[in-house]
Amino acid sequence: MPATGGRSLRKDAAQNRERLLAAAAELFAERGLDVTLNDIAHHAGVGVATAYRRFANKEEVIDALFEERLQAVANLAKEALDDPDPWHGLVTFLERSLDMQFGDRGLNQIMNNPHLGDARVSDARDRIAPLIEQLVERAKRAGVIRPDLDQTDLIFIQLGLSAIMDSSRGQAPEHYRRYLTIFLDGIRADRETFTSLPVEALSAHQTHRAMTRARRAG
Amino acid sequence: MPATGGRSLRKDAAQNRERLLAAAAELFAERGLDVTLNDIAHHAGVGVATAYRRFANKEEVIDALFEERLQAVANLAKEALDDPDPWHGLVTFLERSLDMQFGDRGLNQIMNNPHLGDARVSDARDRIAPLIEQLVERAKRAGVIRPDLDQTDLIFIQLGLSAIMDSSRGQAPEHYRRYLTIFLDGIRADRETFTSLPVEALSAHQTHRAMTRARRAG
DNA sequence: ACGTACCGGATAACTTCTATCCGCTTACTT
DNA sequence: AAGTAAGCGGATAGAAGTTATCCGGTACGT
Repeated sequence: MPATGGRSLRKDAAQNRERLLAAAAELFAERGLDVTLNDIAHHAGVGVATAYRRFANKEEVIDALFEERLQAVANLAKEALDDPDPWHGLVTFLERSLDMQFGDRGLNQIMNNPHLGDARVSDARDRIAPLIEQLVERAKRAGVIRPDLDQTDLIFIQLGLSAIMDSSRGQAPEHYRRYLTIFLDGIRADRETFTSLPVEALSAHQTHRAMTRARRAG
Repeated sequence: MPATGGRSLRKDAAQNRERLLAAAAELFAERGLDVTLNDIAHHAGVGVATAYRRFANKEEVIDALFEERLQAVANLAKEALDDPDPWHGLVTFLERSLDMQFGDRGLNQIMNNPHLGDARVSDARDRIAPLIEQLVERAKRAGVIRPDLDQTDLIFIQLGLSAIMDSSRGQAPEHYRRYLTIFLDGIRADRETFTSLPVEALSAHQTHRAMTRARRAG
């Protein structure tokens, strides 16, 4: 039985738990979520059994680590909504949330693949979507972005930028910003003619399905 | 020893070879390149040993299948260069090459990950890059795209769109076209103000390195 | 009709990841 | 200071997936 909630741990045990979480954070950020609990244990300098004694499986570690991270993303969205300038708010949110994802390969993966992580993480993720919706709607009403943009589009754009980010991370960390900028120029309303979007946006439900089955076979 | 070149096969053997290639094409297109040679054999309705008798390993199958596919992409680029309108040429190339990639998950992967496939496939891929460079340069000289766009940018854009494509394939095949359109609006020159791109483009060499190590850990 | 080129698919040999067992050590209590 | 429960390490069993070969049998081709 893992020490999920319950009673307090012995001093050394508590310290090892912290070490494990720190090691997991590092490894997830560097290598992504598909590291092993055994990897984490070694990186933490503790035995494998210790890892399994504290966490039933990798999901539990992910859960412990990423709930707050996702909450941080949600807070970014909230702050962006407080920005009096709808365009600036939207841009700032995208820049900051992608910045967070850039530094953390694991966060990147968990943002883009809803069947990773546990219920609490999943809930945190679901709290973000409506905020993004509001950001987009507000910008549309203010007439600063193209009217045919849908809220679901942002999610796919993030996915695409994540892929780019992941590929160029080793070469030039900030490189993905070029494409964020190009994309933003593509949705800004200050031009004479838009090319009309050739297909309909996906519904929220379809989007969810798309993101769920994404990356199933890489 | 695999029957790479050499002498002619017996009738049934030759037929099985064709069956294997057809099965591989189907599976690669549907499921991507990480199917097993055993999978391919079963899908072709032949024994596993037959597959290994005809092809030393999966690479050889990929090689046999994708060289011509990549040549087809190269031909698209050539046709696009023949288009008298530089903008229309560029757009048409992107639309068509992404269309090809859409129908074929394996092609998608091989376009975006240069360490897949063998020398000949790699050569074919290297033939495409200069053509894209020409397309971009020509459009820039004609003043139809933003001047700060680099040829290497196209490759990353394709990568991003591929990721999007892959996620929404099951829900709405043509959905990625939204983002292609938005991106194209982002690089079109017919507007008053561009947001200047915040970072430099990658060199050809850096780009190659980025694409080579892409997808190493999912 | 005969030899040999070819076939099927069970299975050995790996690799990778998950999770547990068990003998030994350390922290806490009285 | 000693007893005891909590904790530790890491070898290793077990599950899953992939690669590649062996060998008894089949059927092509002359």
